[in-house]
Amino acid sequence: MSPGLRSGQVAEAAGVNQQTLRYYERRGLVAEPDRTLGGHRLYPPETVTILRVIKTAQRLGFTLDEVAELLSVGVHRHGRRPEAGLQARAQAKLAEVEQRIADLSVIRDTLREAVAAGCDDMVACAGSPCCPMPFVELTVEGTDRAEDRSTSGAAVWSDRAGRGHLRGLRSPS
Amino acid sequence: MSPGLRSGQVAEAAGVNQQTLRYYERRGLVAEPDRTLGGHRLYPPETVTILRVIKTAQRLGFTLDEVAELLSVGVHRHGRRPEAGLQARAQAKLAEVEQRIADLSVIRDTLREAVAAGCDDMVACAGSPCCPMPFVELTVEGTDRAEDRSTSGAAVWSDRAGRGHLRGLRSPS
DNA sequence: TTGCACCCTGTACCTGGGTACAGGTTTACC
DNA sequence: GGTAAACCTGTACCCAGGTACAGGGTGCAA
Repeated sequence: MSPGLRSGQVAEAAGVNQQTLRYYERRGLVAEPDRTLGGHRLYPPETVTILRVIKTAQRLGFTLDEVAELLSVGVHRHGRRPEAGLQARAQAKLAEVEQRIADLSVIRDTLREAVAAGCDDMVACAGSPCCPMPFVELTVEGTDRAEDRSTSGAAVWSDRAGRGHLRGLRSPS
Repeated sequence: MSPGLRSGQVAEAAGVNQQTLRYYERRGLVAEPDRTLGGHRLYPPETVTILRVIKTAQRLGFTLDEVAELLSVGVHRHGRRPEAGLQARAQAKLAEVEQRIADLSVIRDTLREAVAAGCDDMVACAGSPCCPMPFVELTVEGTDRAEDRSTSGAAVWSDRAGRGHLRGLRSPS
């Protein structure tokens, strides 16, 4: 009966540093493990899985808080009452993930076309009417700081067809 | 003939703060714009596009350095000599993006199954043989620090089928 | 029972990616 | 020509996510 993994083993296996492991524990991403009598941590083997998930999710642009949400969309339940809201949160996360996939797909397609077209630059093309127009359909999100969003959308993209002058972008003072 | 956009206009339109704009300029993500006689920046309209791309790519987990690479996989060329290597870099980026999409797809599928199965937690299930096994196929990458990768792969996942004991994970000292 | 590798807590520090002034100049409208 | 809004440079600061000691305690094999 394996008593559990030592912090060093877990860190090694997951490719993270031990301090990071404790950092995640503080942040609540990894459950507090059992201890030996002397106070040494003893991790269940799943911890390695969790760490890998965390690392990957991070690489995909999720913050640690978001990863925490992803990991425990709720808390172990398994047959107990569905505790309304959790499913909803899972669904929200799902939508978010799907949006990211869509955005990455735009980037992928653009890169593909660029490669195929022998066009080496994405950006310099932005103004010229050649090339696959780069990334046009990316969602923006996080633009919620400015109150007056009304002008930006259409106007901005007008440089695609016809180098629009973008009058109307002046601050609404 | 529009003389260009002022920094405030560009920032507004792209939903970033002016300081950030200058920060990107310092980092080389945005080309140094022309100036008025008095020294005020005058941006070409494409800058807004570029900023949107930057923001989205970041949200998808690319660092600013990576975004820079994405943006100018090489430099405007357009018909001039292909300057060997650029295409290759574009292709490398493409592969990277495709990997990310694959990873996100794993997460998406897991979330979907979790939602469908009424299972509210991804992680607590990791050890138990119920539930869709979470995220198993995620790539790891960035685990290149440890020299001895040989044990981790298969051994770690052995907790899926049969709660393996993970002997052999001890440090190779 | 000793030796050494490993682990503990705490606190300080580092990097990436911004943001916020301060103090001064330019623009543009009246 | 006056004045308010917008801009300039420079420097300082902030937060997330780690990482690195220092100083001391455990675990276990010989």
